[in-house]
Amino acid sequence: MDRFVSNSVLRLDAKGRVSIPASFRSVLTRDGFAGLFCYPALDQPAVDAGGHALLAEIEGLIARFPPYAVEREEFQVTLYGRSETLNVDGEGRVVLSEELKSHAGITDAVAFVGLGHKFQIWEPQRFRAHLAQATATVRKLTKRLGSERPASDDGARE
Amino acid sequence: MDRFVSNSVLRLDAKGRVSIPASFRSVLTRDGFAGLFCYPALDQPAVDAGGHALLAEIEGLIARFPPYAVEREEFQVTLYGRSETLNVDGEGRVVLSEELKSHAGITDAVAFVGLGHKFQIWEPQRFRAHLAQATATVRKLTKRLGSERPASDDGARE
DNA sequence: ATAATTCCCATGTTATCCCATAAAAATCCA
DNA sequence: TGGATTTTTATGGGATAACATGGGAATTAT
Repeated sequence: MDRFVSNSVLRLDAKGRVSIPASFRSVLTRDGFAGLFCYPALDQPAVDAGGHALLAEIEGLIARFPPYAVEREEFQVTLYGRSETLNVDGEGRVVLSEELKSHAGITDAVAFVGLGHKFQIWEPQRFRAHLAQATATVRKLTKRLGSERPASDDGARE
Repeated sequence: MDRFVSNSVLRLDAKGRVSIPASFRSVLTRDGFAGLFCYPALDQPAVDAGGHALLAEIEGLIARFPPYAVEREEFQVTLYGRSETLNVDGEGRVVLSEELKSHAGITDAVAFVGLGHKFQIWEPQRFRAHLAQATATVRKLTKRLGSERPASDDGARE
């Protein structure tokens, strides 16, 4: 598997270390990125994290604006300027900076959440609320999509 | 055969393991996916499961939305964030996570239900109810279709 | 020097590997 | 054809490895 999927809650130890879930670790290894690239999520109290695939996405985002465009600089500052590459210890653990922890409201435990090409790190309770909300929205949207195209997916209406 | 068809009920052992039906296993092997990709079904108390074909379906759903759109993120959390790739042991068994089991109400046995490109995992009794109800709906629909067009296939499964 | 960080090893728990067995299905063969 | 033999399946259980986590010692920064 070359994608980040599923979610799990892990605890920080007394030194502030937390294990990256083994399945995420293996994706990162395959991705070939040394360390963990991360930054505060733009519109959520969470940390965005990943490897080369995430970097590529950001590059693409920035490349949409011509060089020296004001927006381009703003994206660069916001994304590159606030990002950091955490190093991973021999046991697959990282320590989040104060910056990242306070942005996400993290204290003693975190939820790792796979999003395909990247993953997010949340304060567990906030994540549960976020997930419930997102799931509700998706249910509504798929129902609507389902009624538009009868033949395609078998999302099993009843 | 490269599709998941028919259904069968199997029991979980003391360690929570359950064999994937042999016919499904051979489809998965042909599909080439290592492990079993699955997630809680959006609008049913069941688990959706499969391999690359199912992943492709999810990708398609997400690709409908432009990058960085709010809806896209919501789909990613709901689908990637809640899905997991279970690994299959040498005997063709998987263990469902607590998350998946509680979503489907599974305790000590499951019904595997082929749906073509994917299959579902149900609590056996719930599945029987669901099947009865779905069959009734299909009968009505085929009757209506039958009166429109002379050549119909028979809707009499079960 | 002192605090913080990183490296290295220890440990409990959980999952997974490997082999065994019983039932069912497929195959063989007189 | 029909009964015996082999093969495939489902399931059980003990041994083993992986994982998350904790803590001391070494290293680096302040």
